[in-house]
Amino acid sequence: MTATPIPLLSAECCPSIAAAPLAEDEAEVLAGAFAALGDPVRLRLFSMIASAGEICSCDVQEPLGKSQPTVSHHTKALAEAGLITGEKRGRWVYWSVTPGRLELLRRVLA
Amino acid sequence: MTATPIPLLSAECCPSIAAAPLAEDEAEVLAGAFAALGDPVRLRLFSMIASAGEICSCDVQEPLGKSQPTVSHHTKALAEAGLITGEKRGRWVYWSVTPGRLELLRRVLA
DNA sequence: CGAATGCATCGACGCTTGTCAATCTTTTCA
DNA sequence: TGAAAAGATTGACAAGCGTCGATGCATTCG
Repeated sequence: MTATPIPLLSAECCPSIAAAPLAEDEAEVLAGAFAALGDPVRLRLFSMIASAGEICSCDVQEPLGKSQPTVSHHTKALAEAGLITGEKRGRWVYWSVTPGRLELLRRVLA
Repeated sequence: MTATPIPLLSAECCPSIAAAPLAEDEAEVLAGAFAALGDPVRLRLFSMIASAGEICSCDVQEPLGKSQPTVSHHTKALAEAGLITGEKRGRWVYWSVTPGRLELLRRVLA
């Protein structure tokens, strides 16, 4: 859980980067998403979540080699960028990729 | 011109993020590319270059609303991330998207 | 209830980054 | 040759970010 989703990134948002120059507000939101992927640790974390489909925070800490607060910090950053969604089940939090987000970013880069 | 291309980002590099957890060195390179797109001004600049096909530094400064050194700083960052390529013709530098880079990033996000 | 556990938050630290004014370099052209 | 112009580089500054130890807050289970 944790982390309030900021961004709009709605379905009709943001056509391809190459179609026309991005507007300032679109660029703000999209840059937030790319910035979230712009840290190596966070990108690996995101990749672990994406490839696992769903994964517990407790299972990423050791392969990432980072402290628990650091992992929590990064999951929060990814969630606030709208890239992942957390669900608390009992004592654990399970993370998964927010549906549609990857597709949106791919479309923007088309 | 200016700016030494750092990254490998070769054609065979980096399968989809969702296929398997990224290796540390792959994550390092890819995060560099995403980080380059992680600033609003730089993302707009990149969008202007991509949608124009080719554009002169002198033509982006005014719509970006940034100083000349700042624009130079950002073009350098994009170039070092391997996203754009500069060619000096006479007194001007013309920027274009490095062929294959967008496709590679899209593939990684698949 | 009370101990244990998973995660979030806080505070602090050093490093990186975005920005600009000033200056330097290179190229053009009168 | 000398002035003008485009762009790179330098130096400086504030703001942001990644990281961790310490602590707080829930939830589970004996």
